[in-house]
Amino acid sequence: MQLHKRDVVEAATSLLDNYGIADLSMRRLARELEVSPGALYWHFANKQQLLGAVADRILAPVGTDDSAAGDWRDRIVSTCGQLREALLSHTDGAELVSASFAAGQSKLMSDVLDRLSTAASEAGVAPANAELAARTVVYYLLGFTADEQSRMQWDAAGADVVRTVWTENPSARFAFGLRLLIDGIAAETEHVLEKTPKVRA
Amino acid sequence: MQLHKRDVVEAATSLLDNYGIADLSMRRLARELEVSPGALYWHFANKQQLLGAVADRILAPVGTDDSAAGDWRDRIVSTCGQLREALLSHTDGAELVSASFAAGQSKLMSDVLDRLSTAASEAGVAPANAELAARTVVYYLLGFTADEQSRMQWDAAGADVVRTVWTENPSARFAFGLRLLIDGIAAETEHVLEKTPKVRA
DNA sequence: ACCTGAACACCGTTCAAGT
DNA sequence: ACCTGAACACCGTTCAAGT
Repeated sequence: MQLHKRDVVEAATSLLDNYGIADLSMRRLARELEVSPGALYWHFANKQQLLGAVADRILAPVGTDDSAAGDWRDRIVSTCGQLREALLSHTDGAELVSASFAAGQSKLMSDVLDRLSTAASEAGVAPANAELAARTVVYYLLGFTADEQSRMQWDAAGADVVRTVWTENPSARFAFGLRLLIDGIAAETEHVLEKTPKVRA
Repeated sequence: MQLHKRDVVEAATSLLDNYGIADLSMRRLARELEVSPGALYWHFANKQQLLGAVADRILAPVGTDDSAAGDWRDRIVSTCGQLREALLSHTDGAELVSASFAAGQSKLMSDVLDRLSTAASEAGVAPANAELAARTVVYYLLGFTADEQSRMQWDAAGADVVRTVWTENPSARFAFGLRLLIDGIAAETEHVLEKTPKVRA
């Protein structure tokens, strides 16, 4: 039978889940699908593009529910929560999406960026800075989650030394950093509204 | 003559500067040094460790001058400025340091983290959260700079479409995101001091 | 249109054996 | 102690040729 793009992406995702990003190679994927390596290049221009498709598969659940409701703070929190959850649902998910985002290969990651930008605008951030505020949130989220996930995997593999103050309560820790950014965005708003620097404690 | 660790790191750095991270392979490095690939494994356990040494070479200029002076805001700004400058001074510097940091192979990156943590503590962030605040800054810095640098390189390679609002005035854009984080840290302080949420605009 | 076979030009790492 | 030679087990990508 014919090989379809979506079969390839599905096989790639299960390779990722079962063996991790290091073992997600074009050759191994071809072997799994019982085709020759060259066959994949009929459907995808290169590996980056294929990984981008896997990234978008991982990100599919993001932004499907309530993330359009509430004020700008609620929307940032819920979008980020969904995004983090999606990344944590696949082995090396954060690393893969991070790489695809950096390479400009993930359409859905751009969508997330747009929604965060809108939220930042609504918070009162100047239009020229809204996307940057959104990116700041995304850089944090990807860095934090990739870190968290690699520690989890080390941990599951039985390495000690890793289980410090660091590995416990990752959701609360994640929320703390996100709060920092949200407070920063709110402060930026005040600059604009009050035309004066925020009062120091 | 004998091969020394520091010769290897130096050759690796010049390979990086001239050809980029994709061409920084153990085999190519060995060829450049006119030794067999196996020789490198006498001096370094693996490629990751060697890249960590290159990362620390890149980071050597960070924190050598005035970055211990001033209040906590000044110290964060100057440490981050020096760090970003060091990364931009080498082809793919941000990507390489980012990878080494994630792999826990850069001693100097840990030092930077410590200094940012101290600054955050001084700002009034609770001890348990100070390192996290520092990490948030580092995740932002690495994400932003890697992005900036890859655009610069695309741009220098003659790609258009890249030169949008995005590529202009990167230092001002960097400062904006950093300000967001600093304001967020300051707001966190207020929570602690006033024991009440920050007033909304 | 879609895929195979085979090649090209590489990788990181190990290790017996040499000096 | 330090390095070579050679091997092991892989990579991503291309492309003439087949169906």
